[in-house]
Amino acid sequence: MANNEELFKKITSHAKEYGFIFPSSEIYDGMAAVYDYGQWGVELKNNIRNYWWKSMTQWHENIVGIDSAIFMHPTIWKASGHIDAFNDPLIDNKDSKKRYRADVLIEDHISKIEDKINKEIEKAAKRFGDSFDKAQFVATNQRVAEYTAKAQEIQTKYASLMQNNDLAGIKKLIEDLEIVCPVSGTRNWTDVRQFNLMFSTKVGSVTDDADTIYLRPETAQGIFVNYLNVQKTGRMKIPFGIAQTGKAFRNEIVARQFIFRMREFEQMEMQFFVRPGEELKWFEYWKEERMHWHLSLGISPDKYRFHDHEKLAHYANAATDIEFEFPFGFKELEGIHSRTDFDLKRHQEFSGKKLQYFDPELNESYVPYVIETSIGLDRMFLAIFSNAYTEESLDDGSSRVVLRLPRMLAPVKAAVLPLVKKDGMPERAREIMEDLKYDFNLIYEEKDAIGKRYRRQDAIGTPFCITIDSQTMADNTVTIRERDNMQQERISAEKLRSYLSENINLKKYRK
RNA sequence: GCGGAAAUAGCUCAGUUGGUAGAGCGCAACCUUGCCAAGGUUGAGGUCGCGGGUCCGAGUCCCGUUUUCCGCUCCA
Repeated sequence: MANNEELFKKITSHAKEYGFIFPSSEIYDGMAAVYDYGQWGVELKNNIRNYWWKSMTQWHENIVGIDSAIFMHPTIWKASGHIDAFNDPLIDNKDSKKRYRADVLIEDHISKIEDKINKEIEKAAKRFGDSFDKAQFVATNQRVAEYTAKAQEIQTKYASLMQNNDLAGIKKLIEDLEIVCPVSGTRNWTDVRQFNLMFSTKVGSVTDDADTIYLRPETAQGIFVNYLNVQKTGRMKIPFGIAQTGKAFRNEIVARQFIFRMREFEQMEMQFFVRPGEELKWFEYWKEERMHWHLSLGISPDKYRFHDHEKLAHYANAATDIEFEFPFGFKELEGIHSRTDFDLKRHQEFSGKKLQYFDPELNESYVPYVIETSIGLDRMFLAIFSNAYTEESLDDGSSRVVLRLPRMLAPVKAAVLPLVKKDGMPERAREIMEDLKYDFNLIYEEKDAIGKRYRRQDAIGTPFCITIDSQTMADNTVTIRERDNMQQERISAEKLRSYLSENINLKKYRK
């Protein structure tokens, strides 16, 4: 673990040193958990986004994209459930100064009661041995009945308090249940306060008239509210999908681990609309499809795993995460959720507009079910970047740091390097640049020894280095060096364009 | 949010019992060499994270604060 911490530190400092990611507002001491993408970071990020976008829209006839605004009608967040679900009631213990979610304290209390029930069952099981009938015991035992009733009573009361947003009532419930702080062991609690994970701001310049609106905490709702627009104008037939990338904002209590959890982040989401009853089939389809997309980038399959949700969100009837092994362990990279018809139904209810689809094959109208794939672009960046970071010892005893980025995603595709700064080599190199720069992102460098220039390109992950030497001047051939194996081959300068396209474009992706 | 640690040049760090900053690498220009970071010359860069306090004098001692890392907590 200590080694991984070291590695993660090296990765983050490499990201800063080589112009991939900078702390936000750094000259003003920075902003916690906010980061800016630098000159190479933005290229890599754009390339990841483009690859996702193409694989969704261009490679699927039945998926189209949109770009909805960050500002949206406030009622959308009531309909989506975010105003309720994104509100955590927090309470502090005055002695230990620890902060807890009030709902978690109460749930823990309930599960302690459930533990007692289980203990009774275990005891009885030991007593009766083989003849023990668990169902019958639970149904008839008086202690179990008491405990069950108690747990249910608390649950009901708590649910109703939450429903009414009765914070004082929740505090009283915690006091009545004699819940103590796990650290200090005391019952010296503060009032319960709401912590809203959505950022809000005001629209309208006159404060009195201004409406509170929220910065979107997910891009998905922009898709749902445009479902009808896209379906009608695009004459989309079910099943079909709508894709979107864009910024989302969550006021996390603790945002940490570099760009893994930020308050401002970018999502790449696709909502796939299907017939009711077929959602689980499509859920499986997208599970496989999305994992396939990840593996198409050539990263080892051991780095990925599915993590199925046992506790489902209020809107879902199936959910899984694709987890990636970051230097700090396996963590969620992408979520695939079967969201049922929850969102469209709620928007139908809150907006009063019918959000349905007439299915000519079934000759009936219905609210479509939805499969969502939702991936964090910044997390994907971190996955790709940390996986690519490699320190190598070479045969000659020296070492190098190389970013083994998938070639297609590399910020710079090739460096054009005159071997020496004389004999017309820089001029010839410039001509090659001019010829190729409209097709590929290239870099030109003539300073320092050639070996040093190669290493600099390795550090930002440039897959190819094209070197112009004295032989180029004689027969118009150049050497082309590959980043990972450092091997060179000599090809005609005229073949550079086709060489680069063949070796940089992704060909492995298959259905 | 709580607790611990850290903050000196772009990076890695040194800086003696307090006496107004150094090294290596890197960077820039020029010269030389020329296929895997190591030649030469010259040069740019720091009010020592920020704000107070003690002192004749603070990078160094004290307090506060910001940021980062670690642990806890949190993470539909």
